[in-house]
This record gives sequence, structure tokens and C-alpha cells, in this order.
Amino acid sequence: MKAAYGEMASGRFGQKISDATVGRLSRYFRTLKYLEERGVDTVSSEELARRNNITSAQVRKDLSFFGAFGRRGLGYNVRELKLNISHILGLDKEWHLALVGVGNIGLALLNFKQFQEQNFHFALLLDSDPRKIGTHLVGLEVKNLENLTVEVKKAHVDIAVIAVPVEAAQKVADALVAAGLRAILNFAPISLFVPQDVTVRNENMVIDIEHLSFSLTQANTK
Amino acid sequence: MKAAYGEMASGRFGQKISDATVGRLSRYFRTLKYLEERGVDTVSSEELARRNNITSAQVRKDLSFFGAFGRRGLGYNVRELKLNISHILGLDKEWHLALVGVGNIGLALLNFKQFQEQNFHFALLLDSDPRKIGTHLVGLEVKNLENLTVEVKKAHVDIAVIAVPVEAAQKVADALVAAGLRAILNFAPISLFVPQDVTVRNENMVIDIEHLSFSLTQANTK
DNA sequence: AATTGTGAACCTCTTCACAGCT
DNA sequence: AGCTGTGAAGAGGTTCACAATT
Repeated sequence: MKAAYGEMASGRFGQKISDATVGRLSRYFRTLKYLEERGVDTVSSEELARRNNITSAQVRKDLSFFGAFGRRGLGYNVRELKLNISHILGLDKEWHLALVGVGNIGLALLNFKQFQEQNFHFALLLDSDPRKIGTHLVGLEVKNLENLTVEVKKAHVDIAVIAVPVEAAQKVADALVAAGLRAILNFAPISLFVPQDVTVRNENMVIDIEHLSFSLTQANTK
Repeated sequence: MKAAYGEMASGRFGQKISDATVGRLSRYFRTLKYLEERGVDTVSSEELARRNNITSAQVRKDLSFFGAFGRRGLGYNVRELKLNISHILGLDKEWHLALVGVGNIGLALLNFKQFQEQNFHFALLLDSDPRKIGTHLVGLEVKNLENLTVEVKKAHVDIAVIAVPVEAAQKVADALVAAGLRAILNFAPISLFVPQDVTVRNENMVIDIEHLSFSLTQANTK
């Protein structure tokens, strides 16, 4: 979700694009990749909807914010629509990531295949633990967190991943923003305060598992 | 998010409780824990809101679905409200988790402190890789995925965590549902089809990072 | 005086339904 | 005939504003 007084991105006529729509575009993209790999070259909004548990009107409305990509009576060309969504989401570029906090979660992310497959590459590792600084992981040297500003510039970082303990998260976010970064993936279980031109996405597994315990609890209550 | 033809849980007067409200209850809970640890014993909806980047009306509305926990003119008793939310979310029970897929992500989850701290404990590990079956991790033996039904019963599993490759995810979900499970945390980047009484929460880091590349891309477009 | 609890207003997102193309 | 693209309607979620209570 978007954090602190965030601002939404806009579509082709300047509308605000909702987080929900952006999330679904990612899903359509994955579906289209799947279909393309299997040699399918045309798909209807109906099929894209079915494969994602939503309605076909939702699919068409989402796409309509960015253009008219289909052909009436026929549907969408799989390859073409995939390229269009890829461009909308910025997946046709290569992105440089900084990992701040080389702990338990951080290590798992370094080895997370799906990031690499989608052109998201770690270009910088930062930590404050003297025992970690200077060691090498996936071909990268762990740098001192104190030199964040300089290292972020050197590595041409676009997106930062915060994987430090909760107590340090806001301070790290402040430093990242000061260093000019405008996109943060936050794994710390806290609401970060950032300026409105910075986008934060929170990855909070505890909230999701608590949602499940809520569901089970309420089901028994009925 | 809720998957396939999902059904929402209901509040004290039978209203539907939105995912957003449940997510915020988790956040209030964490804020209340933080305040309690620091000896604070009263908090206003205004302060809970400020600490979570939302409005005080939102806080009061969320809580009102479940009861009247505050005192007008005074605010909320921190300890009392924390206990109430804990009960609503089912955090006053101990939950048994099954981890299906002991790979990269799975291993990180086993060592994820925040699950243990919140009474979510792994009670069963399943994998289909013969080299992994029979080995021990965090004091648990990795069991054969083929024996899912029996092992889920034996370990009294409440919640399953799917951390298998995307190709296997739906099959695993089907088996989990057949074994009687009603709550799934899904790390596979796919929309799972499950009956309406089963709650699925998707943990999709690729969608979140693509959201960030979208934000950066749109910002440059302006 | 302060702050909750909540109906009503408001705003946003989803779905309907059909005109418009192919 | 079939399927998209979209304005309008509908549903759902958030915020306002104020009566109720301490």
C-alpha cells in the first residue's frame, strides 16, 4: 500500500490510477507471459478475467486508463498487450536495487529468482554490522550503511529494499530519501513517513497471517 | 487479498468486515503493543491515527464494528484495547502452521522471528524433493508431500503456507483444502482457486516491486 | 473540555449494459 | 456475431460532523 500522504500516478487522461489497478496489471502481465509461452496469440477480456478471478469489465476498465489495446469482436493480441503492459509498468527497463539489511529476509531476497527474471537486480548491499561489512554475497561486497548516500549514487540505485529491524527502519528511510531515492519496498512492520513524491510499498507477512487467524476465528464465532 | 469467490467475515451486527479494516486492526495492535511496552496506559483515536497515517474517524469506525472499547472524553485504555483486538484477530490462541515447500523462501520463513513472537508456530514441514525429505530443520523433520493429508492431521495444522514453485501451487492448494484446511498464505505468484469458505492471502513481492517501477515510470512521464 | 461512537455525506472502485467496431 | 471501450449505476469504503458521554 501507499504510505504517508502519497500521491497516485496518473493515466492517459490524467486520471488517478488506483493501487488495485496497478496490482491487476501485474497479474495480467504474468497471465500474458504464460499464454505467450504456450503459443496463444489472442485472448479475450473474459479469459484474462477468468484466470484472475475477476470480472471482464474490470479487465477492460483497467486497460482503458492507458489506451485501447484490443480489437472489437476479436480480443487482444497476447504479445502486443504484454508489451504494452510491460511498458506501462516500466518492466522494459532494468532496475537497480539496494538491499539495506543483510539478514534473514535480505538473504532470501538476494536469492529470489523472480526479481532477477523481471529485470530487478541488486546492485548494492548495505549493513551496519561490522562482521558483515566487507563480506561478499552473490558477487557483491556488503558496504557500510554509514556510507549510504555515496554508495547509492555509485551503484545508480533506483529502488531500495528495507530489511532492517523495525527500530532502524525510519532512520534508513530518511537516509534513502535524502539520498534522492523515490521508491521503497519496506519489510519492516511499521508505517514509514516519507514525502509525497516517494512511493512506499509495505511487505508485511505478519499482517497477512493475522488476517488468516481472524478469518478462522470469525468462522468459528458464527 | 482474498482469492476466488471469497466470503468476508462479519462483525458484531453481522456486517461484512473489509480486508482493509482487518489489516488496520493488525496495525493498531502493533501500535498498542509498542505503547504498552513504554508504559503508556491511555491513547486517543487521534494518536492511533497519527501513528498509522490515517484519520481518527477511520480508527473509531474500524473499532465500532466490534464494540465500544473507549471512554468518551478520555480515549482508550491501551492494555484493554490491545486485549480486545488480540481477541478479535485470534491472537490469543496458538496457531499451528504447515510449511509446504522448503526452498529459499520457506527457509527464510522458518527463521522469521515475528511469526513465533505472535504465536504462529511451524508444526509441519512438507516437500517433494527426496533429498530434503527426512532432513531436520528448526527441530522438525521434513515430511513427504505425498503424505500431506495424514501429516496435516497429525500436526493439528490450522494454517498452511504455500512456498512451492508456481506450477505446483494449485495442486498443493487442492490437497490442503481436501485435508480440511481453511486458511492459506500463498507465496506462489498465481491466483489460487479455492472454495468460498477457504481464505487465501497472497504474498506477492513481484507485484509490489512492479508497483514501484510503475510509480517511477509514471513520475518521469509527467 | 475532551473524545468517543455513528448516521449521513462523500468519494472511490466495481459492475452493468450497450453503443461502436471488426 | 462477437468482443471491446466506456458512461452510468451500484456497491463499498472513508470522512464529516455532531450528539452522547465522561
